Amino acid sequence: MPKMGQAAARKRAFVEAAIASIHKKGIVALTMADVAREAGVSAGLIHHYLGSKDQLLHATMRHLLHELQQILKHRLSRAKNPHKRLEAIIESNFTSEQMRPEVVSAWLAFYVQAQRSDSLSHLLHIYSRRLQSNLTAGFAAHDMPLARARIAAESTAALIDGFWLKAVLVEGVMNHKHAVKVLKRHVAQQIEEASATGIA
Amino acid sequence: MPKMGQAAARKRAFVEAAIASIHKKGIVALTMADVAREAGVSAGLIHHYLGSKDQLLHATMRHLLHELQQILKHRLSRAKNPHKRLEAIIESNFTSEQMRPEVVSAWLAFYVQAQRSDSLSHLLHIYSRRLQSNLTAGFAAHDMPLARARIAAESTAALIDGFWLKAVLVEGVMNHKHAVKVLKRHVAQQIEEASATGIA
Amino acid sequence: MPKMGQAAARKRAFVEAAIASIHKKGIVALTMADVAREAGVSAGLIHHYLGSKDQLLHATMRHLLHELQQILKHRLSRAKNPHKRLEAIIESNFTSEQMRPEVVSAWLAFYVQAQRSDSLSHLLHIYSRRLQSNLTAGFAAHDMPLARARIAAESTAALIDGFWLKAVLVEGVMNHKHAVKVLKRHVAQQIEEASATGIA
Amino acid sequence: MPKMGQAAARKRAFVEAAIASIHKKGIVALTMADVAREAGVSAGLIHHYLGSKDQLLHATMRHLLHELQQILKHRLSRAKNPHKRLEAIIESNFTSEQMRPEVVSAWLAFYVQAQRSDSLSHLLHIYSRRLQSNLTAGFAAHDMPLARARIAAESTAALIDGFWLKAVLVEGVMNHKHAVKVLKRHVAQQIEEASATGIA
DNA sequence: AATGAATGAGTTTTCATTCAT
DNA sequence: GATGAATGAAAACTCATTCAT
Repeated sequence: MPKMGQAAARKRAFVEAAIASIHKKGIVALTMADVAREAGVSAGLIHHYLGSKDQLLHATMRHLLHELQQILKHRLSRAKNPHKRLEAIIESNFTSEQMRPEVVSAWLAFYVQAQRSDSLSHLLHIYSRRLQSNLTAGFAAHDMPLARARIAAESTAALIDGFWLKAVLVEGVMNHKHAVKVLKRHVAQQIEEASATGIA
Repeated sequence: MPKMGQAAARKRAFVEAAIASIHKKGIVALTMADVAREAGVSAGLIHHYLGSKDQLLHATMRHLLHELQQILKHRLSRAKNPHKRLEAIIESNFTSEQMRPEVVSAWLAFYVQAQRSDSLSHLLHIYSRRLQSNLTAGFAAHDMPLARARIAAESTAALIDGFWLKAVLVEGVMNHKHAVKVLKRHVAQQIEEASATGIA
Repeated sequence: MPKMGQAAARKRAFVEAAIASIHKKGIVALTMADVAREAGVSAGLIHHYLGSKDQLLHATMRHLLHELQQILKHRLSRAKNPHKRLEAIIESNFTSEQMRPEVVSAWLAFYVQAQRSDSLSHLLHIYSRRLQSNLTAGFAAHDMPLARARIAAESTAALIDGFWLKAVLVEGVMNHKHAVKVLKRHVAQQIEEASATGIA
Repeated sequence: MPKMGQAAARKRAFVEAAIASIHKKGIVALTMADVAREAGVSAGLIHHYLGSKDQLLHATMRHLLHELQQILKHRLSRAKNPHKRLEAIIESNFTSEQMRPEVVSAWLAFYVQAQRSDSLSHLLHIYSRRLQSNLTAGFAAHDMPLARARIAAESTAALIDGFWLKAVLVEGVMNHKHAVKVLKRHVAQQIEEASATGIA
């Protein structure tokens, strides 16, 4: 148990060093030596714990997804009503943790890697579907027809990704709070318009 | 001119080989030998024309942006009214050329590279600002207050990127026509709502 | 064609460098850098031509077997009668080329490697069976019953290997000519005794 | 003594683990971790008892030689007459212990290592000379002239090695009993022929 | 005594780049 | 202009060995 804990803590530290290194050098130029330096250990040690560069990167990507899921889970559990749940989903994607430049860089790297790894792309699919169904459920709970809820969910998901991508590319320019505000307005707009259409 | 034309044609061919190779192997694993094989020439020749791997990648990224700008310019010039101009902007981003898997992969690689290259990130900024101002102008022409037009432009740009990113990650799932339809509806919604609010 | 010849000559040179290096450092400690130094080229070049250390060693082992087979073939083609053929087989195994210390060391390395490689052990089996059948045929041609010829062949083959192994281990002590002499006597003895027994 | 006994037992266990590991992975690829795993201990412990990989291998080789010498000594002490002594020498080399695949692999590794280690090659020389003189004495006791006895001893030793080598290379094919039978016949043949020649 | 964490030197391998032809 | 041979620097990875616990 203490050993196990030790090993897990080490892996975690290496994963965080990987995230920091990806931000500093980019995945393309990233070397194990970079990560080792960042973690303050010898390069061999990372191999000892993670096996290979590939496995380190996989662990890193899984870590990103896991963190996001934890935040989402936590915020959803505290949301009192459907509308709050929709807002919780939005906020989870723009947490200060999620918007840390290192994390943002790592996610982009994740997307690049996912294109070459079935297991990563699979994880991404699962996450994507879950987000879509969470959003759809949130909209559907507002007396919105399912088809309409699906489209609203789809555009909301796309907006989340779009704002996030802008944050990646135009670092510093994007204001998380602004993004969240626009997104919440979009959600409200979808709901209002649906109910308006419904009445008419 | 004939020599120049020859050289330009060569460079162009190498850039296209680079795009294809990025799709096949990913930027992370991409080698000059891959590109050379794809182009059917020796690796040395690419150096002869492009100078270095870095320069080849830069040329490739500039090519992507240039192509998109050409399409946009062409479609905008044919759009008869402000609304058509907004639709032209949307359509330009989901051309069958833009949605070619190779091109999509290359754009993602572009984004990754841009984070490490001032010149690339500068190009991206310029393009982003131009897109934003084009969209804003389109909305403003619909009797929308400037502030409102800016927000509509911003969310529209984010939706474009968001749908595009989904296309990258969930290859095959995203239907270009569907994306275009949802985007056009979004644009219409923004305009309608603005006029409704304006009256009230 | 000239390219092909060049490449073949290079490979050949690297194989010979490998043989020399095995003698100098032993297979256990052998590095690609050793072989490269011996060949007077960079380590990368050997990879360029041979692909990997493993493939270099395989090529080396195949070379050894091929050389021996060539010598054997040549000498057998010149042997006028069954007895000469038996002697040719013996002599082929103790050629000055075969007894070069480098070659001897490489053969021992071959034996060690063969235990871990199906393809090498397969080559060795084939060679071993061919030797056995050649010897058996040689003895059978002396009016020896087949069963007897087989045993004579077997002990002759074992003697060849035994003398060769002594040469490996007690380098310098073994005199090739002496080995050949004893072996020829052994062959003669087998034939005589068989005919004696046959008469009795 | 009890501590000494403990330490000795440990070393012995590690030597046996080394023999087993050499068979499983080959000397070329053998690592201390392999041996440690085989012995069910940590790699550090082997260093603690043996000092280094080199010393472990040396101890292993000495062990092989020692075992063979013990068997030989034991069997010779039970042999009642010169002829039985010759047979005892032969049998000692084809004991079921000596023919265990692990032991056979280890001997071949021994031969390879001996080429690079003066102390190992020295041990081998001593053993080889002792075998030769034992065999010579055995033949000489049959009223054979010394020169003749030496040649008979030499060929007998070579046959032993040759059959053993076949066992190494064509694992499973060689039948120990058959080898012993052929060897005994060879010995008998040498003696008979010498006496026949002597009389004539 | 025993472990396993940690290192650093060394090994294979890869690749952008150069250069003679 | 075009090739591909050749290099050298740097990468991932391995492993014997050390050492704190």
